Amino acid sequence: MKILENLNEKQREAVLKTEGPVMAIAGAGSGKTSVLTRRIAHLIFDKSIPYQNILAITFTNKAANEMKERVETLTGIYAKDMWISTFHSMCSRILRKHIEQLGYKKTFQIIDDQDTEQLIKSLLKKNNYDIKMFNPRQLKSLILKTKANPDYLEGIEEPVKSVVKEITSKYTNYLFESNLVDFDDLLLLTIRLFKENTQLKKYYNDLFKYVLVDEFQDTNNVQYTLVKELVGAHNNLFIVGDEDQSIYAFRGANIENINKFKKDFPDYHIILLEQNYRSTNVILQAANSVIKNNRSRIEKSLYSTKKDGEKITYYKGVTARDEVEYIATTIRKKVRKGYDYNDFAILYRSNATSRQFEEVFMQKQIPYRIKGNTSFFKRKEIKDFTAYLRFIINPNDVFSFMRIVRVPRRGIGQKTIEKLIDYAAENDLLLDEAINSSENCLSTRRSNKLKDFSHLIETFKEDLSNLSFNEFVDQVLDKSGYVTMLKKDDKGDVRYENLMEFKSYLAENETLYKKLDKEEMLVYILEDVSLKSEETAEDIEDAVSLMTLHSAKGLEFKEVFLVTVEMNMFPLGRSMSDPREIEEERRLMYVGMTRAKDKLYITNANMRQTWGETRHNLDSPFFLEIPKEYIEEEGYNKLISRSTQPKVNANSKRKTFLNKRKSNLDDYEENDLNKGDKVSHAKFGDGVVISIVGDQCVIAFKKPHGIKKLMKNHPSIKKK
DNA sequence: AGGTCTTTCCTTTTT
DNA sequence: GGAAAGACCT
Repeated sequence: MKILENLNEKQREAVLKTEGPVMAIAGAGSGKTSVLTRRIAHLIFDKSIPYQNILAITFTNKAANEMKERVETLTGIYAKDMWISTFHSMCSRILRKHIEQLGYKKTFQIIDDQDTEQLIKSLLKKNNYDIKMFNPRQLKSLILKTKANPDYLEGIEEPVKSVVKEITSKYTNYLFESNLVDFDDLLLLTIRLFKENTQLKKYYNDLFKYVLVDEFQDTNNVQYTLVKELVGAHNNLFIVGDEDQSIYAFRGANIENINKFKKDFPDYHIILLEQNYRSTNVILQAANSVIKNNRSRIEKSLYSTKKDGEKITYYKGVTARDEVEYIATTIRKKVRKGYDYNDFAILYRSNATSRQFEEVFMQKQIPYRIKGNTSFFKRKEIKDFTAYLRFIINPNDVFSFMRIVRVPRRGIGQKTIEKLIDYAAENDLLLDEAINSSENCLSTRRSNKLKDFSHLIETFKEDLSNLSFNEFVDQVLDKSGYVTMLKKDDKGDVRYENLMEFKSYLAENETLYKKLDKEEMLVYILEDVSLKSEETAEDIEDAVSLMTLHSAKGLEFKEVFLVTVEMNMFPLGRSMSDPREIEEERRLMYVGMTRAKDKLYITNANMRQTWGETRHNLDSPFFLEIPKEYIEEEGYNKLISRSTQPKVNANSKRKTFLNKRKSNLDDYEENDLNKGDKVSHAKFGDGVVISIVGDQCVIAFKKPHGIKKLMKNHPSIKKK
């Protein structure tokens, strides 16, 4: 039978054990997606379960799409009809049907994180809070946590506590009044729906006879609650996870959920998938030796059936530019030897790194694709335009109104808007009502400007039902004056092109949803736009992939470049004072390394510009945790170790410095340092040794020094 | 109101 | 170094 073909014993077990709670611990590259998709196929074909009764939840759209595709090939069922989706789009799908029960309108719109922050900021200002004192970004995180769990408030200290309390309630009301939901609301409202309507809950419990959750280690508390609500009395819950790949703690992912699962589903069955099919032995061993430095983990023994393979190449560039050029040249060379550009991926810690690669690759004409970065749908012009669309659908969407009423400028300013909003609030009017009677609070001239704007939107509404999307978009852009505005903007050309791309995106969807009326159609499309932040970038067939480590999860490439592997970049500077964050960064390193099938490169640079300042970062402690036997060095480090005589001349200061370090080392007395030892340092004071690798050690000093990587035998370190 | 000059903050990571 | 918010001018 095709479904079980090429599976090992454990994988087979994970596919066949369909009844009751099952937890599969799936190490990197252990064929997790295969197991998930084949399990679905097995349920459908061998167990004759109608596909509607299966719910598969993933975290990212990418994962959902991949699963859909693979299930489609395996079963021949049109995956669009199946419940294979992210947490958020699943909830959105449920809410579109039932949200009216909670007092929202069916046409609710989803606002993204940026919008949330923006909104919180304006609420703070409006309530006369100094945003220097109450940082909107920090407040946002507190407010969202409080919204998800009101108990959270108790842990906050005054005076922040009362601000959070006040703004949380204002924020929630604002969203409700404007018929908006944020990402968390999608989950929270779904849970509320199930709690308030047991019949509905029962309906979904009966519908979803089999529930599968991918990347379980990344679930947060709300998601866990939702999963529990979704699983009915049948208890057919299958979770797949790997705590070594938990990289979303920053947004509330809670590894503890694995233990909660054990408690809540005591008769669970556990399956360990430890055989790695992806990487060479060298890569896997190296990755294991990094991840084993994490304390909070269950020991796993991943093994590879592949050969040892090539050593990991380490390249230290003289500058960041040099690092990038080395990679470009290496890829070039290999492509000439017959590799495809598709074989390569460049993984970085933060999005900002991509820019340098873009520059060099463009110049050297190396085709590349960037995942993420400023997602197409988050660009200013696209957000402006979607705000127009949202306001056309919902004339009481204050948030969208505020975004577009002055873009382009039309004689309505900040003060006018404030007066209007206040007037609406005082008299308990909806936005459109307030505009219609705005002569009561504003001069006739201003009031007329507002009414003109309102009429403009009215005409758009008519255009929407009468015209094709192609014509409609042109009308909106033209009559709103947006095109004229772009003509004066130096980036106007690019922005216009993006809008045209968005136009064809809409037109494509016009055929997809042709059963619906135009407004409904738009509601669905806008939902897609909010949830699937995917780049609609033209698919270049053969290109190098550039992406963050986070978005690389779940993917694999023949050859992987892990770049900027140096202190402050990876691990990020700010994470270094918290051991839990260090561990998360280390897991990120582990995820990155295990993306590579055949060959791994680790690169960094001796000197790089950050915020317009030149900085020298030391090697990342994670790199130092890889045993030397797995590494071969290239770049100037290699040259240094070869040169026997230190030469002093103008352009070899660096070499000299390193050589000096090396030679001085011989004179030092050996410090017998071990992990956990308390030490004192001549300059940094007291500290604790976090790890020792080779002749270097990582020590955590008291604030403000933080974590430093130092030569183990340096005379300024004294063991206590 | 709106344009221009100046200052500030910044970089995690995603739905 | 660069985007975005704020200050200042017309």
